[in-house]
Amino acid sequence: MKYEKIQAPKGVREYLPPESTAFEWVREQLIAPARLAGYQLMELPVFEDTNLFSRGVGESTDVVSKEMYTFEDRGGRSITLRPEGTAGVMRAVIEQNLDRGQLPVKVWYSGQYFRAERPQAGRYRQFYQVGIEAIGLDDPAIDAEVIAIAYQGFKKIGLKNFTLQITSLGDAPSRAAHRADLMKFYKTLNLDEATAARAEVNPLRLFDDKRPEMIAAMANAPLLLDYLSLDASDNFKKVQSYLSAMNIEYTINPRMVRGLDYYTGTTFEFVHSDLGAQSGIGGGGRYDGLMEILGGQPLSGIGFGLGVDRALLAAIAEGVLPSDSFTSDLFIIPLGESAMTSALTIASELRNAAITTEIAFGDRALKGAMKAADKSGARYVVVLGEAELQAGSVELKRMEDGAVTSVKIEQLSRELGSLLSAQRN
RNA sequence: GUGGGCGUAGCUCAGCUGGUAGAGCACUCGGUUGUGGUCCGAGAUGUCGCGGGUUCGAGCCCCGUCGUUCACCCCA
Repeated sequence: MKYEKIQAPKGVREYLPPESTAFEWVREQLIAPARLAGYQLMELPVFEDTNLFSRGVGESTDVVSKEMYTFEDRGGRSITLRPEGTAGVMRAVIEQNLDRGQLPVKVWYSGQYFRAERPQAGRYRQFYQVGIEAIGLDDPAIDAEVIAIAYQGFKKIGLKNFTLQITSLGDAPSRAAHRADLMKFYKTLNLDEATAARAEVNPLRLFDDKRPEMIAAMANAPLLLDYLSLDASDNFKKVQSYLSAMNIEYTINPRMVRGLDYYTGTTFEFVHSDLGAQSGIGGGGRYDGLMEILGGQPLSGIGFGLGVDRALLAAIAEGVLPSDSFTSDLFIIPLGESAMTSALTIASELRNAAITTEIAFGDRALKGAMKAADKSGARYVVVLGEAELQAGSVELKRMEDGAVTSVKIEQLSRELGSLLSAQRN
């Protein structure tokens, strides 16, 4: 009887060796600037009460209306796999009263998110994001810092072919005035049914249409930036001047549209040029009403989410991944039973000294073991047999050029330590 | 959700107008005693994604299905 193979669910992206090394590296680069800015880790559940997203992210969004993984748990509760990160953070902040302490609350997070979309290049049903949130203060300087942290993450990877686009969605009065005019405007256009329906829910979406005729039709549409109140406009100018002071290049894109309903004020997006249709590698913005909608105090916040999968694709496209992939420092080849015992002991000691050590397992012939050592990329190799155990010393072979030095077994850690540190400098 | 491309050994692929499968790389072993990379030799591996149909006969044709990929849509 042969069992059928089981496949991974549609559209999930897995990272296996050796690619996983690159994935991990990219994720670390994206997080590093947040850590350096004093943001602290928040580990949250991947599933939440469905209401969190329908209320927080917005019923009218595509994310909520047709892309959520929603199911009933055994207690009859409606549960949803998180499609984004901000709502969960806000829920936890409110629930655990983090907003009762000093503000802003500054947190970062990293994990997988789920959207039931048709998979495509750079678009998966389970994808990885890192993000930060700064909650509780409405200060344009925070907006600028948050943007800068995202920017630095991409720079740290070594990416060049991306642009930062910013805009302001203003405050509530700004948006209301603009929306009214935009509604009037689009009614003068001859829209097909689906497009008109979308416009009815959120007319801003019309700016995101890629069809050339729509882009042309929208050329004279009223822009939200022209409707900003004095406060909002002043705020946006400050954000810009802070960004300039930090030498962060940006372009103002008054037609930028974000897919989540909670955004207000400063909004931004990072777009990479080498990725095909799914070119957004990160984005975020301020959200004035979110916390209150979720039952908390009326505090404002700002944050971003960066796509780790897409950042990795961008890094590959630009060829900026570091080439020195994982290689171990030492490969021990034990010959025989007692040698294996010693090998395990020695390896433990070396690892305690932070020397990456592998062992040739499986009782294979010496030649085969040497090949395995070679393929592992190990810098040094040691053969451990009866003779070596008797003598208490081994021949340390440098794989690069085959040079051999005799080293006492108890000196191995010290000797390797100095050889390796010399090599790294 | 809509549309196009693709699905043959672990990987990249070939397979002519239908006659029951091949290459390169990788892998394992060997080229006499305990030392890798090159070279030489030998070897293992496929329900040709899955299910139906047409046919004397299908990897090649048809239908369905699953997966994948690209685009729309949407977004990270």
